[in-house]
Amino acid sequence: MPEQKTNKLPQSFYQRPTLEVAPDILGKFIVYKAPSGRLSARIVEVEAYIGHNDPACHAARGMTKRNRPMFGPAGFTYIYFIYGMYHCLNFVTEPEGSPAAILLRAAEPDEGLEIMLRNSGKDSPRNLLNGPGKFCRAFGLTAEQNDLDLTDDVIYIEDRQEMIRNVQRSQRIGIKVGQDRRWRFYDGDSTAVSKGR
DNA sequence: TGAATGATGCGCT
DNA sequence: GCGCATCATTCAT
Repeated sequence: MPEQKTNKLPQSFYQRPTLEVAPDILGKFIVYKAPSGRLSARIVEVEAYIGHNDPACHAARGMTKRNRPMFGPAGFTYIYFIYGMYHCLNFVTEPEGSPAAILLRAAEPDEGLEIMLRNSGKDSPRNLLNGPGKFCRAFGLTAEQNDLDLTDDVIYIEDRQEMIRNVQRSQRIGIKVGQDRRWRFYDGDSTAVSKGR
């Protein structure tokens, strides 16, 4: 038997303080077994949204139908619809009852490039996954993949033992409140991070 | 290369 | 009705 080099992250990875999980996710691989085939990408940019005291967090004003997954156990997807045309993928963190999640903002294509290009209507991998809306469009993720268990076999994160040499940190992008918190983490050596404003 | 703007629909007040 | 964890396009420099 060859040595197992890729491992699906367990629930215990997600069920930790969000600001510990967020930088740890960089360099891991998001895998989605789509109906059209297996897709994967190397995560290079994320943002943390944490609970009642974070005004930018969807859960800041209590539980609603939309943000319910954030209040559930760690290790589930939270996908929401925004601006009338885009979806964004989050990973729920912290124990049940502590609403928090990590937004996937950018990644580098790995497996299934042709499917991603087709989903996005592009002919080049340039700027394919460098934004939360663009990532979900390329992966074909919608509300149907909301609240899925990341320890199941449909969508999960793999650890391929890759190190990030240059973890950077900044303000979060695209929000009007909570700018004092520098909860955006990204791979400073990657050219695939989002553009910001 | 950067600023401004329109697209587009749902959840929440 | 309003605002939104976005993006592609347009226009100005």
